[in-house]
Amino acid sequence: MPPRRWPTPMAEEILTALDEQGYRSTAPRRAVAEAVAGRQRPFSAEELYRHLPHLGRATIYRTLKILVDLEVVCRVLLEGGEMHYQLSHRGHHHHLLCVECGSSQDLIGCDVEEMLAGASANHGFQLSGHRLEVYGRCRRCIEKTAVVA
Amino acid sequence: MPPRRWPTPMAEEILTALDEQGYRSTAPRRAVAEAVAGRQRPFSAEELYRHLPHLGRATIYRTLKILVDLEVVCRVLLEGGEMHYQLSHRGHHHHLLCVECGSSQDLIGCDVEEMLAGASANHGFQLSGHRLEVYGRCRRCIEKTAVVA
DNA sequence: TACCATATTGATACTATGTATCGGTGCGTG
DNA sequence: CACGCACCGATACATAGTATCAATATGGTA
Repeated sequence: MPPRRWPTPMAEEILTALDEQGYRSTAPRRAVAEAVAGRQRPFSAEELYRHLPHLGRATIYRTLKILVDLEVVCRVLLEGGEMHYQLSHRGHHHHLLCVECGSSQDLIGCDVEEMLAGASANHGFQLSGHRLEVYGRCRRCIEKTAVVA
Repeated sequence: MPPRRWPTPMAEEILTALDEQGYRSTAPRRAVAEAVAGRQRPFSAEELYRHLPHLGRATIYRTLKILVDLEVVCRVLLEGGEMHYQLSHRGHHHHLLCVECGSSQDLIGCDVEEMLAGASANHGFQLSGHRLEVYGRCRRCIEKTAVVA
């Protein structure tokens, strides 16, 4: 196992992003940055709270909101309607959400925007934004079942 | 003003759909059917509750859930994340939601499914569903501003 | 380095959106 | 007519998020 850097490179990026926008570097924010950077799957705000019980609940939500505004974290809407959060890389993008294992991967090679622009123009509709979530089973979960069967 | 039929034709359709699935016709359900049929814009469950205060809150939610299952009503996710409900016609479809007046129109001529199928296949992802909401300004709101300017 | 204005925090309370439970009611059927 | 089960409303509970506000920690500056 390779030695663990501390703070994590990814967490550091988050803190830098905060700093660049004039947000102060505080212990709670560092803790949230570490936690967010360390998670592989989308997580709910309450989950994050349970992982960081020494922080106030309001602080969790506040910090997540800031990170979402900075586009460091993105919101992910699960099939059941639960809102989850996740590290974000690209600016605007969409997710392939595995309903079995809960993993998420970025959807590339799908030009929804263009299509929407055309379709909405036909309705005399002035597009300002959209939200798209895609649900299904990821490759790994498909293979897992295949082996069993 | 033309004479008002009672129950409303649309409400009757809803009640028929319920009946066909073996659900009983009860006063609360008739009230919800009327209310849902009479609304032009997406509405929240709580709004509906406020309009029908003589019904229990749980009944409102329960009935809405049944109607969504029957695809008589569809769920609409607003930009801010609030869940609204609305009469549904087509099976699976999407909405153009006006962020100004709150109106909703069905999006036609947009083949997202096909595009998603291709893109997700490239990820080895087995598609099972998706959710798409489109936000912007409807024709009427655009024209309203144009006149003012 | 000490000070200070203020950004931030955490406790608490409140709203919104649902779901689970449960005793009571009344519909439909036999 | 009577019995069972669907349904109802009240209530409590769970999740998700925002508002308030007094106490505190930060970062810039004297």
